[in-house]
This record gives sequence, structure tokens and C-alpha cells, in this order.
Amino acid sequence: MMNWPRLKGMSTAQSLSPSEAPEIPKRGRGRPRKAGDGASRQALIVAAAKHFRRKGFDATTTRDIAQATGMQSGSPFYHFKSKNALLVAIMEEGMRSAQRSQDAVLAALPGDITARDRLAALVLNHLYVLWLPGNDFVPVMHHEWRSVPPAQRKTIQVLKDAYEVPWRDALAQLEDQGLLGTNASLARSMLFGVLHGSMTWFKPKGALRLEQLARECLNALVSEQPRTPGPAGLPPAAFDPETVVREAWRRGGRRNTDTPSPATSPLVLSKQRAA
Amino acid sequence: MMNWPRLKGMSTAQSLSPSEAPEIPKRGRGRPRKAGDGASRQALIVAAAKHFRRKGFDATTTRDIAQATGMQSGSPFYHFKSKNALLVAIMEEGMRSAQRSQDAVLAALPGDITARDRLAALVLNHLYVLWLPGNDFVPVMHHEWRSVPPAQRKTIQVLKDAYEVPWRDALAQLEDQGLLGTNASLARSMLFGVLHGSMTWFKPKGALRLEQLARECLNALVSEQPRTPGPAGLPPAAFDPETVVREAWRRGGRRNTDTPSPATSPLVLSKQRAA
DNA sequence: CCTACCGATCGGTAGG
DNA sequence: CCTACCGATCGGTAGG
Repeated sequence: MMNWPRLKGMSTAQSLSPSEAPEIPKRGRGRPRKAGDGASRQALIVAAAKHFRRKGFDATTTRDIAQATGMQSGSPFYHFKSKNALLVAIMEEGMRSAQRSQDAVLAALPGDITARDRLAALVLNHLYVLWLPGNDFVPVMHHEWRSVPPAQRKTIQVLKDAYEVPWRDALAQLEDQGLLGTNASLARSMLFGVLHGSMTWFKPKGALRLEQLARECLNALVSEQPRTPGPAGLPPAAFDPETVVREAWRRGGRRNTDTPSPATSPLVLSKQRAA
Repeated sequence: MMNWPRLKGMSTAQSLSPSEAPEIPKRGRGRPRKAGDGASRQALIVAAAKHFRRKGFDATTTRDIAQATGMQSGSPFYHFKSKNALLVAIMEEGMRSAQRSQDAVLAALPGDITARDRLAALVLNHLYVLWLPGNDFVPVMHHEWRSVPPAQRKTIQVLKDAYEVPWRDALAQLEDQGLLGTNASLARSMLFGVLHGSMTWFKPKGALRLEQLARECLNALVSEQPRTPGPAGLPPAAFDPETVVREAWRRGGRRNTDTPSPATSPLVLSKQRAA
């Protein structure tokens, strides 16, 4: 899957993941249809990822996947014991592939590079992981997380944590240099939010390419000059817009259960215009 | 729905949305079970939103929703002509409610407030919209967008565009003041990415409350002092980490279709350790 | 808004 | 990996 190669002859079945071992296809026997090894399994993963990304996990039928792979409706269950196992396999392979490319990029970077440039490389690589054609695995992972059985979430979470280690390092350095508007941990969560959110609104056509998007994301979250440390901390005093919002909600809202609120607040009056 | 009230006696059926008008419940006749008006319809919307958020649109059955509302399995279709119509109603009402609270907040703000503080109020209000209990509508809108029939997307898009107008204004001012690391349009998309992404990772327990999250988001994306306009533009020269990443992918990747790539690149060698 | 129901589909399996 | 199939469920409807 993805754009990242695996070693030749390295059957996917021998990977570290105990969660989804197929029946061991007895390679080398029978008719060597495609390649004899896990090619069909791989084709199922690729087709499933494509469908899951477009229509969602629940809306995709195992028959869709089978048909896209040229199989009969029952055949996917020869390779995967359930539809959910197929989803987990997609996520695991997506993260492994992303990790491979990220490691390769980091290894190719000069040693004396700044933390900002290192983060730039991580960001661009991540955009490639998300956006390059055929790379449906990581997007599916993020969007279909709730369809993963809780028992198997931990395995994927470990892969995600490992992937984020270099991000933590780079952002911690940037925080030390005063180049962030928040702390490293929050900046990392926000940065991934920006990057994953780009899948919703970004269209890589025209002038704005992935490379430029990467630059803009970095510029948006990482300053080039240290920020003034003056009032940068948490203002202990009342934050004006904050109290305004809080008060507005206190006036205008109930906790909301079933019935619409009685509506006697002045807020509503200020809203009558649009009705 | 939400925490924002509607005018008393304003049946939801008379709203601007032509997309989902129920059968006009003949209010005032029959047994006045709850309130006589669209209370059941409203209860369906609330219950559906809760389920859609937790389990997803496809995984939620209309029977789930009926049961949560104390109805029989066929009854939701008296109020909504289809499951999809229920989803659209959730999104429309979610946006209308968000717009109401946002308008109220803006109206309550002093006129001489800075663009930064105005944006702070918008951000905090938006976090309330996303996070306060019972407010499942807008999260559902973002997560289940692809389940909306294309014909009805436009209606909701209009509401979303209106909602974003004050954001555009505030961010345009901030861009003029040199407080953004990117342009106003991209900053807006990124900011919403951060805010919506918070639904994945943020837990409003402990020290980090919504108010502080709002501050941190703002600090992360909006400087307090104008940024140095020096090398802030697009560097026309080769961007080092960028070319490294691009080269790495060129070496390591094919476009990817079905079969795993042959893998003869040096990238793979540098990755053998984890196997 | 309930009763009773239908047609279609879906994940999964037995047995080869 | 195919054939043939099952049990369960699901969105939706007729008729009151």
C-alpha cells in the first residue's frame, strides 16, 4: 500500500501484527494466479481503503470490496476474519508506511538542521502521506477510529505514538526557542488538527500545492522570531471577550434536554431580525 | 436544540428551511401528549444527534432513535420522510443555533474591541457550540457531511458561509496588522481545523478548560506583536527540507496501485531495523 | 403516531 | 478462493 515499498519477499503475513494473521496462503502451491503470495490480501486492503475513505466504513459492504478486487462476495473472509479486521489491517499498514517514509526523510536530513526545518520536513511528509493518490490508509484511520474495536485500538495507538515522537522533539525545541504561541504538546495536537483538517477544505489544484500548504501551516504556527514573552502567559485577570461569551451563554442557555427553552432572555430579542 | 432558545410558539416547521417540512402536526388537536407542537420532532432530532455523534450516521438505526424517543420503529417516518432528512434537519438546526449564539455574543461585545479579542470571542463561542453537553449538532454536521445528499448540501453551506463572515472580517484585520503567519483565508481554514480537531484529543477535565483552550488556540495562530516581514513571504529558492522530502518520495515511491513496489531504493535499507 | 409488514441487503459461514 | 446459503437487520410503507 501507500507509496512506500516493502522488502521483496517480505510477506505481509510475517509482520509484527498479531491482530490480523491470515491463514498462511501456502504460497508456491496451487495456481500462481497473481504472484502467489499475499497479493490478494494486499489488493483487498487497497480496495477497502479506497471505499472506506469515500463512503465510510459502515456504508461500504464487503461485497463492494470483493467486487473491486474481482472476488466473489464470500472471499474476503478467507483473508480477513471480519470486516473490522480488514479495517484494522488498513490502519496498521497505513501507520507502518507513514513511519517508513518519515524515518527515511529524517535520515536524509542534514544533522545540523534547525528544529523549524525538521518540523517542516515532517509536515510535508505528513501531507504526502495524507494526500498523494492511493494513500487512503491514514485518512481512513483518522475518520473511522470509532469503528475500531477497543481491544485493538491499543496496537494502533502504539504506532501513532511512535510516529509522533520526532514531532514532540522538534516542537519541544521550538518551544524552548520561544517560537511557539503555546506549549509543545498543544501545538502538536493543533498542528495535526490543521493537517487532518486540510483533507476537508484543501484542493491541491492551481497555485497552492502541497509544498506551499506545508509552508503556510508551519508559518501559521511557528514564528520566525521569538515571541515577546511579556503578556504571553495566562492572564489571571478577567479576559474580556471570554466573560462576554460566558455571560451570553449563561443568559441564553439551558443545559438542553428535550424541549426548546422557554426563551425569555434578551439574547433572543437581539436575534429576531433573521426570523 | 442546543442551548439556545427559540421564540416561544415559533414552531420549527415555519422556519426558512424548505428542505424538511413535516406534515404540519395539526397542533391543538388530539391528545396533548407533551406540548402539542413539534416536541416529538424536536426530541427525535436531539436523540438522533446524540446517536449519530456516538455511533455515526450509518451505524445508527432509525429504531435506535425511535426507542430513545419512546416511539415505535415506524414513527420517526411520520416526522421525517427519511433518515437522511433527519440528518439534514440536525445540521440546519445546529447551524442556526450556532449562528444565534454567535450573533448574540458579537452584539454583546464593546464596539471598540480589537480584532484579536473579537476573534477570541468567536473562538470561545465556537468551542461552546462544539463542546457543551447536548450540543451534538455541529459535530455531527462536520463528521457526517458525506452522508448529506448533494442536493441538500447547498442549503447548509449557505448557513456555514454566513457563520464564517465575522471570522473572515476579524482575520482580515489581523492579517493587515501583520499578526498572522499566513493569509486570512488559510488562517480561517486552519483555525477551524484546530477547533474541530480538538473534538478528537481534547478532554476538558482538570486544569485545561474550554476557556483556556480558546486562549491557547488564539495564541498559537495569532501573534501579539507584528511578525517580522523579512523572509516571511514565499522563499523562491529551494527549500531544503522540502526538497529532501520530495526526493525521498521520488526515490522510495511509485504511484501505488495494487501490488507492493519492488523496493530497491536505499530508503528501504535504512528502514530494515524495525522489521 | 401505532401495527404489521415487506423487500432488500448485509456480514458471515459451510463445504468444497 | 468459489458456491450457495442463512439469519438478522434495516429503511421504509400501508392503513388505520
